[in-house]
Amino acid sequence: MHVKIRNLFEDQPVGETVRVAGWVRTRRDAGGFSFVEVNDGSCLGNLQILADKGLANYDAEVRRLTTGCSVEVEGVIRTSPAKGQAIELQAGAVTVVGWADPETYPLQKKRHSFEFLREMTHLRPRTNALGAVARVRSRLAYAVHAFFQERGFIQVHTPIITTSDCEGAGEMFQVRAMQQAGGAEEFFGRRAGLTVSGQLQAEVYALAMGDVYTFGPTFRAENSNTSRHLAEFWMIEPEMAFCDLAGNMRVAGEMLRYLLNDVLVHCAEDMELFDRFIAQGLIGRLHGVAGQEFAHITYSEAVERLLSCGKAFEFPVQWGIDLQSEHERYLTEEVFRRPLIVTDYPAAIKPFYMRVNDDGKTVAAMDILVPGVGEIIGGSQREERLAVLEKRMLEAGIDLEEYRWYLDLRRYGSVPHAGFGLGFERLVQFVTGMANIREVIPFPRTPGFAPC
RNA sequence: UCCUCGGUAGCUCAGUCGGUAGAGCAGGUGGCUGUUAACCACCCUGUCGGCGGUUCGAAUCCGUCCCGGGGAGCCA
Repeated sequence: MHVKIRNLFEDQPVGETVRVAGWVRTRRDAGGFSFVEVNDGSCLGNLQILADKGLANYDAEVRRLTTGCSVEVEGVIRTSPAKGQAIELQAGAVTVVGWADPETYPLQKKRHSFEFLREMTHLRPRTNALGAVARVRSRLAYAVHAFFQERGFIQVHTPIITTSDCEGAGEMFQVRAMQQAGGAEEFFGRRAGLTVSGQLQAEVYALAMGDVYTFGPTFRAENSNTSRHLAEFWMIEPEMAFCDLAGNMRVAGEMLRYLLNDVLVHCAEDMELFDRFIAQGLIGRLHGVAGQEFAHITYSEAVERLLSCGKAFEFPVQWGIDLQSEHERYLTEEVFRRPLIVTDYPAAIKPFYMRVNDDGKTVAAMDILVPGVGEIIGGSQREERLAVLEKRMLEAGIDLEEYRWYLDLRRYGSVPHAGFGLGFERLVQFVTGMANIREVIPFPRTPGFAPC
C-alpha cells in the first residue's frame, strides 16, 4: 500500500519503511548517488528520494530518470541532513513504472506560461500551480457542501437538459437526438437545451423543502472571450423559502466568508504558492475579506456616488442603465476595497422573476462584486405574487402557458423566497488569484476550444 | 462579437533600413559536487502561425484567415 506524500510530511515517520508512488519532477546526480524529487499530487511539496549506486537498477534506470517518469519507491524515512526539506526517503528499491521521453515530453522543470500549458490540459495538472488549483478547487467544492449541509439545506439535482430558458441568463445550447436531424419530432416533444441555470427548478424544491441548493454544471452558448467566462461552468444556487433579500444577502456573505476561512486553513501550503507567485498579498486580502461584513449600497446610491466622484468614465453613468465593468471595478476596488453588495436595480434591466419593490421601479436584486474578478454572485428575492409575476412575464413576452408550473408555485401556497447564483470558477479565481478562468477548471470550454 | 497588441528553436524571447535567423533555458554527451531553479565544457535544434500578394529578394511590407494576451459586451 502506498503512502501519500502529504501524510509523510505531516507525520514525519522517521525510521519507518514506506512505499510511495508518483511522478518525477527533477533528478540531480551527486557522486555515487542521485536525488530524485517525486510528486504524487497529494500536496504541493515533492519528496526527495535518495537513490544510491547500491540499487540494482541505479546505472541502468535511476540515472536515466527524467521529469515526468512515474516511479514506485520503497525505503526508509530519514531526517534530511541538508537544508530544503525536513525528511527524505532513502530508497531501498526504485521501480520505474512508466518512462517519459525527455526529447518529446513537453513539460520541463522550469516555469511555463499558462497559455502554453493550456495547450495540454491533459498534462498541466502535473505542474505546481495547476496541481494547487486542483486541490483548492476540490476543497472549495467540499466546503460548499459542508456549509449548506451544516445549515440543513437539501441538495437538489436540477436537470442538465431543460426545456425552460431562464430568461436573461444567456444563450442556450440546443439538445437534439441524432435521428431527428431530418426535422422529425423533438425527442422531448419540444425544444430542449442545456441548462443555463437551475434556479427555476430549485424554486420548485425550495417551495417544498424550505432551504435547498444546487451545485452543478451550467452551459452558456455566448460568444464570450474573456478571462472570466466559460461555455461550461459550475454554479452553486441556493434557494430559500420564507426568505427576503436581507436574508439572501446574509447567507451569501456567510457562505463566502465560510469558504475563504475553510480554504485558508485546509489549503495553507497551496495558498502560500498563490500568494508568492500568482498574486502577492493574496492571503492577507482574503483574511481581510473573511473577517468583515461586506459593504452594501443600493443601485441608486451607487449611481449617485459614481456621478459625484469626479472620475471620468468611458461610459456615462445614468440611473436606469446597467453598471459597466469600469464602474463596478471602481466601486469595489477603489472606493470600498472589499466585496460589495449592490441591491435594488431598476426593474427594466433585470429578469422577470425578481421581486418588484414598493417603489414600482426597482427589483429586490443583488449583485456581489469582488475586487479583481467582478461579479461573483447574482441573485434576488423572487416575485411571489401571482398577479405581479404574470404582468412581468407578459411584459417580457413570455408564454404564460409554458411556465404554468412556475406560476403554480405562486398559485398554491406561495411564500416569499430568495436565492442567488455563485459562479464556482469565479470563486476559485478569487481564492487563488489566478487571472484567467481557463486555469481554474480542469477542462475549459470556450468558443473554438474543447480539446479533451 | 467589437477594439487593441502579439504569434520566430521544445520553452521564454531578440532580430535595426526588406538581403534567407540567434540568445538564455530545456534536450544530448562528458566532467564535478549532500544536491535542491545545482554547476562547468562541448553538441543538436527552425514550414519565422496558415494562405495569397508586392518585390530581383519577405521573419520584416500589404490582404485575409486561425490562435493567444489585454480591454469591452453578455453574465456567474
